Amino acid sequence: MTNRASLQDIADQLGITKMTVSRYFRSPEKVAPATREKIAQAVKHSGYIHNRAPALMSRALSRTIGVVIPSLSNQVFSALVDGIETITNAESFDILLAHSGYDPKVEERKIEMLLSYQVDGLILCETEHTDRTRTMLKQAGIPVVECMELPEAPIDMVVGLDHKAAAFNAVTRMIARNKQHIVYLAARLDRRTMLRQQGYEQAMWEAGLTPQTVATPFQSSFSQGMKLLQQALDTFDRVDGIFCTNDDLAVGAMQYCKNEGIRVPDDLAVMGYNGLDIGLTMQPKLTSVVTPRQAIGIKSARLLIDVINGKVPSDKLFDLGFSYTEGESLS
Amino acid sequence: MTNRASLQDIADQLGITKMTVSRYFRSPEKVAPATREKIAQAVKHSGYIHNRAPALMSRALSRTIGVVIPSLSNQVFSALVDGIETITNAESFDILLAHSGYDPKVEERKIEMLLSYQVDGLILCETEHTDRTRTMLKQAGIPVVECMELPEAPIDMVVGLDHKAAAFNAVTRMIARNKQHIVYLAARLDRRTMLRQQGYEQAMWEAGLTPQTVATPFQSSFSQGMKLLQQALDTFDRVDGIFCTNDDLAVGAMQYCKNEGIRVPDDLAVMGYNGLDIGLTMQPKLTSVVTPRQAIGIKSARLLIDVINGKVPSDKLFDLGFSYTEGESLS
DNA sequence: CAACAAAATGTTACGTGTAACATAGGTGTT
DNA sequence: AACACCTATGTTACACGTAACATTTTGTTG
Repeated sequence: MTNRASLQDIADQLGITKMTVSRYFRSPEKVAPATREKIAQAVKHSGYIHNRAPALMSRALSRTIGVVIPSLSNQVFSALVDGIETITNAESFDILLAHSGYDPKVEERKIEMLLSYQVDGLILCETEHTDRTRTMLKQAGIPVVECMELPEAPIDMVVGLDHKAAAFNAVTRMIARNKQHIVYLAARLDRRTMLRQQGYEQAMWEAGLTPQTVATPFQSSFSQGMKLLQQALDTFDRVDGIFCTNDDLAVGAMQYCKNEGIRVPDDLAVMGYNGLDIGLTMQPKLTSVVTPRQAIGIKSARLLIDVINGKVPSDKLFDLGFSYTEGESLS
Repeated sequence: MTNRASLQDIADQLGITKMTVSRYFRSPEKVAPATREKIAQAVKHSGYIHNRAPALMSRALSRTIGVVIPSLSNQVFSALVDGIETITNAESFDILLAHSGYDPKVEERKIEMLLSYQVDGLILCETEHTDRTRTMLKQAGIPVVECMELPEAPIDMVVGLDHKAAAFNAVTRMIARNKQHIVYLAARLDRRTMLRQQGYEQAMWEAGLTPQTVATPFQSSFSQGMKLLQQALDTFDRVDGIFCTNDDLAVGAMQYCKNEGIRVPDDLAVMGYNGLDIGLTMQPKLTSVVTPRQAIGIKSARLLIDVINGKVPSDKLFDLGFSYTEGESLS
């Protein structure tokens, strides 16, 4: 800001050119050991901080990728970012992080910001985008991975899983345990929640059962889970199972059961979604659909960086599937 | 990357200079309405994306602040960032986000990256820093706010609360409810955990009671809360209260009580820390120390931006205090 | 309409790391 | 000794938005 040391300052001090100092940072083996030592001293003394602005101006790679996650308080996305960083650290890429609060308009603003910093690629966690977002990304001409989900109109590459299929499988599993009056508990009605509802409904219809849903537009939370279960029990008769759109709701619902003396799974089977740790601390342990979020992060970053490095990917869409926690809340 | 549109491209297309186009973005009122309209068309058509690299090279402000949070899955920090963004949005500043995983070495790396992007200021959530971090920040010459806590050796400005005082107050409150054998449950032994322990111990000593702690170096979780309470009951006699270093432990402990038929608060009083949503879903509701994290975010950003804009702050340290959730787990 | 003010646009220079190419000095081989 | 080759360092040019200053155009007033 005031007058931060530049490469030129260090070079002047040593009577060499800034090019040699630049080389010292980028490829030290090309600098003579004696010079290297002198530069090391001067750098240490001046407290030089790398300035990437000039490099961003050239058309060279910035070796930085942008990541937009919907929420900063969700283990799903923190695991995703962990996965991403496994790869970026190994490849010495930096990541710039932004969060959208599940709002496409905010996502647009954040993407615009990241593009203004000349990121080499983007990882997005949502599949709904504004028109302007799509236009900008096309203009930007950088590789993009949409992750977590399999969008209908992919921007570029995709790494995720089929939430409808996962929900279908999960509900089918509940039905196989002789549950007949399964209610779907949903919050924050975003696309993934809707996809799971579709899978739920399909499984119910195919088994000759009637889907019954309670939903709230509010964000998921433990207390929402309690409220929604209460509402389900008030609204529908003979409820013997709930399929929750995520583990927050499921844990809240199980809490409610504990408070009200409802036995899980005998009176009520509970299926969660995401496979968070908290489910496993419940008694009984929560059965939950596990999404391979860390693997999604790893695959997304791997794919993105490969494409940035000029490789042609074998495929543009990767479905990483799902599994289950070994819970006891089902039967 | 390939050949993104530049201001020059738009200017050429319209037979004007890029300066006018630049003005169109920065201060449209200085451009004639007719020209404005023409530029708007051209910009829309070309899909121009702002490139901030050249501006970063001048010594002008980048209007961007860096934020380093320890974790991406903790409501405490998401609320903090929400608070920060209230202000940055209003002031049209951007934020670049990074996370350190509670590791000072990682924090150092992330700060270095943020500085390389010429951020105008930094908000940090930790108070333990490597030597190199401190040196870099001094060199960088930008304002820094450390938040959440009141550090012993502040880098620059501080917005937080006194965790020792809060713990002291909380434990005193428990003692006032006639609890005598209160155990402190601690996990991930970071500085804030230690400060709370000090407050706890002081409150106990001052009441003529003996502090008793069970702790684990592992990260907090519900299951850790269960284990720690079990350990406390095994180790100490006549335990009638627990003060938990955070709500995760407290909820886990309450879970354990429910499983074991221990009545809260009659047999055991429980005090949490942070005031998260989940505590309010318990029965009885968890009493917890509420940290004003959103207010801390707002104040931190306000302060930082004021200083960036050249104002001289009235003070360099702001203690925003604490309060309690209206729980019933105490008596 | 002259004269000046205000608005709109143009001109110039700047910041700084690095790719690409150039050069100087040294080493080794025949 | 002549040549190829390598190593270490230097030179030059470039990326592009914007502050500061300059110029042109338009508007206004006595």
